Amino acid sequence: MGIQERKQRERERRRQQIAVAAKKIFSVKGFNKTTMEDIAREAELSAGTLYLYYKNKNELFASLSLRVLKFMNIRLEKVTKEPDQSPEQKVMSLKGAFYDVYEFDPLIVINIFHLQSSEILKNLSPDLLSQIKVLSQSSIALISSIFKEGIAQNKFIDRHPVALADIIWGIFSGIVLWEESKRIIDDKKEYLKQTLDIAFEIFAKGIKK
Amino acid sequence: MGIQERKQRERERRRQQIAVAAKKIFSVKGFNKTTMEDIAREAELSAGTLYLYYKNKNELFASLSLRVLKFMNIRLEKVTKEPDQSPEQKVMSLKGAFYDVYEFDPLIVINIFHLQSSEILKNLSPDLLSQIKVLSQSSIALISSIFKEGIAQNKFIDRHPVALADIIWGIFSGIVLWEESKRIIDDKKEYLKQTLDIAFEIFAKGIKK
Amino acid sequence: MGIQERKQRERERRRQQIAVAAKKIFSVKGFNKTTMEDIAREAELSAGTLYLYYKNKNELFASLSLRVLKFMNIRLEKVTKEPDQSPEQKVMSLKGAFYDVYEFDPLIVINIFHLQSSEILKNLSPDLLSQIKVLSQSSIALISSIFKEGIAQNKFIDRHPVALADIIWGIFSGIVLWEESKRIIDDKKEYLKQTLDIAFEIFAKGIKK
Amino acid sequence: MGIQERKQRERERRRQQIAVAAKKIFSVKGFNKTTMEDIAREAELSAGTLYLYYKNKNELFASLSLRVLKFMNIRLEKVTKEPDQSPEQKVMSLKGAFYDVYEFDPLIVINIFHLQSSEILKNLSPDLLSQIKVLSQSSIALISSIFKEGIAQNKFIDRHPVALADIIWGIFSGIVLWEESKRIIDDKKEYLKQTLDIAFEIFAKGIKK
DNA sequence: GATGAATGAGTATTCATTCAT
DNA sequence: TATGAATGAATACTCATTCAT
Repeated sequence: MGIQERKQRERERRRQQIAVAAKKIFSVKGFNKTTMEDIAREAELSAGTLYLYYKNKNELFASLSLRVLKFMNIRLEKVTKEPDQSPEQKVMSLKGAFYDVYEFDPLIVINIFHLQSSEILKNLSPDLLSQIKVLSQSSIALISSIFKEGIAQNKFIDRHPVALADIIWGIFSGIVLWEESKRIIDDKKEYLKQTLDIAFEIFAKGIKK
Repeated sequence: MGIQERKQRERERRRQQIAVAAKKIFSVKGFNKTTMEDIAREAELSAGTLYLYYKNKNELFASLSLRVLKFMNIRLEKVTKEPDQSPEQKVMSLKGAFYDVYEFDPLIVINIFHLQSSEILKNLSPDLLSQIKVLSQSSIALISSIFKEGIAQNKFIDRHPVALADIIWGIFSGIVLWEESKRIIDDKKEYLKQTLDIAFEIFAKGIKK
Repeated sequence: MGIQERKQRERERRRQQIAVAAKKIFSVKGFNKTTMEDIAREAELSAGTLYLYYKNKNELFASLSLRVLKFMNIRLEKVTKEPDQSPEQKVMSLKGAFYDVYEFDPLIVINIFHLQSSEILKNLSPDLLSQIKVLSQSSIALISSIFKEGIAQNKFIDRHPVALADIIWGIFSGIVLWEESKRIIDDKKEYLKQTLDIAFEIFAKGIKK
Repeated sequence: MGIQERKQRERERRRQQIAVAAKKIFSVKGFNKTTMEDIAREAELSAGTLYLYYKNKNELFASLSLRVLKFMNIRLEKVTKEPDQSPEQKVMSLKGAFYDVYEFDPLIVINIFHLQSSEILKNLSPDLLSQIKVLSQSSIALISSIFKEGIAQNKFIDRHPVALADIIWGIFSGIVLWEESKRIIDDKKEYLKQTLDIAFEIFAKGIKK
């Protein structure tokens, strides 16, 4: 391992260290109420150091989203590329994929959905925005490929596969947010998984021809 | 009409005036980038005056949500109380109700869903939080009554009616947010209505026994 | 006096109060080392209040320069418009005008000359920059009119009047700065007036035909 | 050449390398907007290394002034020590010397004059300040020696030779700054040389007895 | 009731400088 | 000698909120 490589590795470790701290604080306080100082304290670094690894607060936050989106892509790829699986089976596997993404980082997923279409998105560097765009589109493309297949096999109703992918994405994010919302308002315990189960069951039945 | 009552009416008029201005600005700038000064200017009042009618910025914002939630309740009540309508027909009428709510105030709806489970919610006065809770629960109750009816008539699959209501609510909010999100990332034109149409179609089919 | 007018007057008083404080601090610390907090403390106001009266630090500083430039203009106008004065006499009166400007606000004059062609100038609002431009040009125009007259009367050597104005302006600012500089380096007592006297004497003699 | 000496020489080379880079960046960005990182990058060194050769940013900047002042001294020495030249001729040669200094490093000359009597000067190490003092006084002494000679030969008006030196120095720096200033405000093309020519002509004539 | 002047707490970001390697 | 990662102090500017008039 060359010295270059070791430095690169060290740098990556620091980025991780910061990302972990940021995730923790953002999750608890939300984007606006989190200060760079908060994150620095959690990471046991100085605030200035954060800027050696991330251009600014926005990009730090966005990079967390990227991690989740990347994970989601990998997970979706696995589902869609599964051989010997019917489209119906793949749709049910989607549920597992979404679960996994949620459990990979529940609070960040919530934050992503919250902020995805908001002020933060508008202030990202073009490069980062482009990455998010690519990953989102890739996810949607992967999902829609399942529906395409099902429609081709005359198993699913003939609707635009991308629209179907948008719907399943919307169902997932909408239910996650809504359950979180109820948690705050009612202080109820969560029924997320059960609700998602039923939602997928209905969806699966509903798209059958 | 007593002098008390007249005063009360006058006061309500002012609150409306402020609410209208706030809605306009929040919609364009989002919560965090909107200043009280912005709203005051739009309402042709001074910033200080806003505080005579609303406790603070949070509550002003939340009161807008209340308006939408109230409207939603009225609209849902109309759907559920409709006589001579089968549960299946009522579910399709729900689509119309959600459309109406969205069109009643699209940007505020987006903002509500964004912020519903976020920082703002955590800082409301107990009273306001309670009102939101009541309205939300009432909406969910109205929706779930349709499913209850359908299940009782053996027309819908036998799942918890509240879960079904949560799902339909999640589908609506999730798709609205996701389409808004795509609009920012891809700068694509909107397919909201078409997507919602398909989603309801699938849902309606999926819950049938 | 209407209420409008009184408010306007009150506002002007505040601006003055801030300007006085700012002048004091800028003079001692220079532009970069002066903080808005410093000025606020001196003015017995909060830092935020400063921003109600001046857009930012740059504009606050620049407004001080404007005061001096305005005073200079008035003073130069008086010299040039003097009837029954030969061009030679007017040149010697110029000396008095420059003295007065210097004494009107010595430290700000120094700061102006320091910063006139520097970073600050590049960050002013177009409006303010334009005002400075107009005042500078007006001063130069006034001065050059004296030389024009003298040349027309065949009393001064035939050189471009604006160049002559630039020279006299350069002599004044250069000597002021240089004396200030020597004061810091050598901690010598000042010979500014004597030096300027001699400079004007030489200049006056040098431009005679 | 001993090893000591070689090391010394190597060290001097590095200082030069840094000085060249610093000059380039300071000239373009000015003192305050130039970062040590900027200079390090230009010098193809790390920021930390700069501190092995210069105590801090101030001293690095000041050392550039020293270079110019040293050059000026050499140039002035040449003028004053010129045999077979009358004082009048030497005064005109001064013009050439000032031109050369300006062309040796125009932007640094501007910066020097800007900052000469400012914040930076106040924060120099006593040693550096003393060097600047010595060089400045030496320059003034050289210039004034010309006037002394002229006065002794009864060719120049009998004024304090140091005052005359201050004046010629002030004329030079004042016109350089003022022309730079006009360039920024008016975006006019420069007339520096022509203006200086006329100024020297007037001065030369004005000091004649 | 209405105003709007004043406040002051809050914070992202920069950068000269240090120091372990 | 050279590095560059880390620091931490420093600061302009914003804005929700208050309160004397």
